[in-house]
Amino acid sequence: MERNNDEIVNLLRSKKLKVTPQRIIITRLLLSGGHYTIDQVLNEVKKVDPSISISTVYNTLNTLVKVGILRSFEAEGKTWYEIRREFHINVICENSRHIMDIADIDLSWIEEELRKKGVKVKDINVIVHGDCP
Amino acid sequence: MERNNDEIVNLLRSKKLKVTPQRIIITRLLLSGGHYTIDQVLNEVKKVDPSISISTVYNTLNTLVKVGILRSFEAEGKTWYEIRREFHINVICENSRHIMDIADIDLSWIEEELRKKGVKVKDINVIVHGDCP
DNA sequence: ATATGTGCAAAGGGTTTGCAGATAT
DNA sequence: ATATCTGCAAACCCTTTGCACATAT
Repeated sequence: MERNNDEIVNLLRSKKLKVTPQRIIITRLLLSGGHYTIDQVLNEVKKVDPSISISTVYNTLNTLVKVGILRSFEAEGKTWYEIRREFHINVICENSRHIMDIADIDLSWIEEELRKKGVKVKDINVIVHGDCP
Repeated sequence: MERNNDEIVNLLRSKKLKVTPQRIIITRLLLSGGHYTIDQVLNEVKKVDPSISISTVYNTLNTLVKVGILRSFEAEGKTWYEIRREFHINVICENSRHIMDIADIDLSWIEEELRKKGVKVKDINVIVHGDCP
């Protein structure tokens, strides 16, 4: 799922963000899918550019959340980042210490039910702790 | 919803925990309902016993989670504690900065669906960010 | 030209740990 | 009697902040 630069550059520009090498590297990683903590992002992006600092990773991820490209949730004492897409379930597998996506269970009706109660939903996090096969 | 001591003492004893004044105070507070951060618990219990320490609050809440009386979830950079009961939705109201319980939306089928996929569910957290009426 | 981003070091906030003295059983 | 709990201080993350320099527009 390797993205070309143009796609990422256009995405960043569409959010009125300056396009820096660091942002391209970080954004490409997150767009490839999965869930990442800051440390995991830092480790990965340092393989491409060892001089990237942890502040920049924090800044960039928080910026990408703010403009709506990413979403974040808290678990295991840390913040996790992933691409923003339809609501889905994140299963934290306590045996393997991984996070598993469950995208084929529809959650949109939760938003609907909450709207009926007068809640204007901004984000839904379903975080399950369990043992995975 | 004031509980008498016997009820709390029996609950703690049933989990093989030593019954201390601090544990009684903290457990009574949590059993009265609602969601609490450590700081909120500390503030409340200090009204009853000003010498209670923050370590004891941490120790007690984590112990109560471990034995299954409480459950915890992470949001807003903190850990929140509440009584363990049926799965429900916690709405974080960004306007009022409160947490609202939605208990009348059934979530048990999420557990069922995940079981079909081979996931042994231990806990389900549904955390919604939104604006409340 | 200038507004914005980067990287460093320091500070901040929440949580855990180690340990001596106290307490419940 | 002894295993456990409490409270204090220190240590330990994770995350944010302040600021000088660098860079994208």
